[in-house]
Amino acid sequence: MENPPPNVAQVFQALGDPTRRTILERLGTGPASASGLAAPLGITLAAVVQHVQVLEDSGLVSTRKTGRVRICTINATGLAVAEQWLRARRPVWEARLDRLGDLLAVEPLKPSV
Amino acid sequence: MENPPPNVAQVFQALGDPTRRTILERLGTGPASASGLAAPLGITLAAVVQHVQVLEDSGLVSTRKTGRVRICTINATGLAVAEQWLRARRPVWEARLDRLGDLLAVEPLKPSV
DNA sequence: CACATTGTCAAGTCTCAGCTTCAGTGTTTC
DNA sequence: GAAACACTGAAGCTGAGACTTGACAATGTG
Repeated sequence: MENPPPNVAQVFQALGDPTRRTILERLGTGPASASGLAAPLGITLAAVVQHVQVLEDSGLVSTRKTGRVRICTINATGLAVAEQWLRARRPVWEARLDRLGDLLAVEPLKPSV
Repeated sequence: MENPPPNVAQVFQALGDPTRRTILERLGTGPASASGLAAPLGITLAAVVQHVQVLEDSGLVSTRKTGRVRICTINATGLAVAEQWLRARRPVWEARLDRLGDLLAVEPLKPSV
């Protein structure tokens, strides 16, 4: 069972889907089986399993199989990857915005059209 | 000029695309025109403008048009939305993970089915 | 003014993600 | 052992999204 480190693309793409975010919210309250996740979602078990696969690949969920049931739990790895990416860029962005304010103050805006 | 607050779905979806992340990295070093962004990307100007539109809708970029040039700058709003979503969930996830360890040691898990 | 630059708009193509269906496979229960 | 259960895997459908093309508009520059 390999556990390759998730990349940012995977994590953000995984988080972009509303169904997957719903699954994550649900798992935030505790572990659940695949069929347990499927019930309130109104989609097929197969679809849920596909979502869970994406979430697992992006380090947002981990699963293990006990008997015939696949149990899904939250995994903070993907969350950490996303947070790190954002946190690394925030200072630069904010600095950039401060300087933008200066530029706008100096140079007069020309109303378009 | 409407400025509706970006939702999480938009932001994460926008960040999921590698080209858009490249654009953001570029804009982190300073404002740029649409064609200026297109040059190193190897895609059409039209494609870049479409990406910029997505980024603007998700509050990650703002643009203004001066003359015939559309100037794009970074916007921290979308970043803040994403960070807030992640930060709000981190404690729950980490608590969940801690308790998972305990549960595994003591009693069998009861996943909802 | 002629011309190039920069961007906008509206198709149209193409790939892929999300979903379903269905036919298995392994596991529990009676 | 039979039947219900929980999932797996593959195939196929469909719509969204990334990209192109080409025709147009607006703005600079010789």
